[in-house]
Amino acid sequence: MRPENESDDQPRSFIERARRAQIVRAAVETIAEVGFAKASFARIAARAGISAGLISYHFAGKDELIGQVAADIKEAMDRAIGERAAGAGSYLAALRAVIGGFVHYCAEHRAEMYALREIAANGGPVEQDDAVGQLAGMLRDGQEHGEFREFSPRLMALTLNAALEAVPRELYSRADTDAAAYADELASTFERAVRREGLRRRG
Amino acid sequence: MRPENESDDQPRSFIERARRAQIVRAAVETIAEVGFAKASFARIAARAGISAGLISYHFAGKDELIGQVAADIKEAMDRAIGERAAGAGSYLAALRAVIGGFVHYCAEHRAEMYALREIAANGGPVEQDDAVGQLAGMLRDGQEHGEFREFSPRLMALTLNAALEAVPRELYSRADTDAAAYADELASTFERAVRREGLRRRG
DNA sequence: ACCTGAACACCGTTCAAGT
DNA sequence: ACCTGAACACCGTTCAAGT
Repeated sequence: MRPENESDDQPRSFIERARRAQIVRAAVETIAEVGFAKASFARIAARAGISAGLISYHFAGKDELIGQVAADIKEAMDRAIGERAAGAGSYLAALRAVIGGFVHYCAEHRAEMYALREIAANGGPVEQDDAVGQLAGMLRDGQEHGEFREFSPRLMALTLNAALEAVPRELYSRADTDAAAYADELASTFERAVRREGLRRRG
Repeated sequence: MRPENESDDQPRSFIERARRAQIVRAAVETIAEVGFAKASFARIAARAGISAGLISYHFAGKDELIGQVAADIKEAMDRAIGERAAGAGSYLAALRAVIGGFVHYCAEHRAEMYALREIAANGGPVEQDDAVGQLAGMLRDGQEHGEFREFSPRLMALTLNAALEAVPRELYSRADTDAAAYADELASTFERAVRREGLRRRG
């Protein structure tokens, strides 16, 4: 009744990949325009110029479609932030690069991040554990290299991730919020939280 | 067609208040039991032993009902945490009391906090600005009394609030998470983020 | 294989009708 | 004033039928 490909039987056909990409694109635009609550299959299909039933044919359910939308947006964001953090000369600099990169990416990609937040704020399957795990790994490495004090990497990563997730809402709801200042405040907050004491003082 | 009382015309009648309370109670239990997505008016009404239409009669819409559910839960939580923080002898102690109080309240009121998180995670109108504003006020007071360093009280409050909101999920999804340790880690993290430097060292 | 459009079971809300 | 139950417009999903 519906193609359950990818990690199943055959790879997806060309037309299937094209349709899925088209539907995902229409979904992003629809969510960004009318919000998650009103982004029904009927609206998404109308925007894409297809029948609503076709979405169910290509996706196992609404969860899979929304999950794909979220995954696409996050993949682009992770790549952009990763590039910024790649050249950091220390774990402290890497932490600052991740925080600053995230805030600036939010400021520069409002539609996507707004859609992502709409999804996360409406029970979408955003699976934050990847992000938390990556942050925890970076923090643990920084500890082992002696840059960071002792703390639970997982709980600190969880706290940092939560702080980052709060950024888009504040950035978009308050027009006067200065992205650079927000990034500096956040970076300073977590620098103080993770660094060893008495090393040096700045800011 | 429906009573639009409270801050409108007459006060609510006794029977109206009783019905509203009964419906809110049934909604909390239903959300905690089957999750937000499946907590329909039909299910809530069935649990309360009334018709679904009666909910629409007493509440302007689903948003008002869910908002009332969230408000009731948060009011009880705020009172409990406020009691713990009332006796603090310093702003740093008050900060620690709020963080510790929140974590322990989460650990001790799983059903309510689970329902609240379900609501917040599904686009419910949880209005976090009250909490953020209160935290910001406390932080600002601590700055004016010279206990805290200079930072943006609003952005720090936003960051702290986000960190607190991440607590229930972690606490409930990982059975081995130690609430007391989580509270200590969080308190230590934010203590380091807000305090002046070089005053003293602990932990 | 790919797609449509009607049918289905559900949802929140409205409303005539009862008391 | 308070409440029911049918009707309504919507939703995501299914499925027979077309190509």
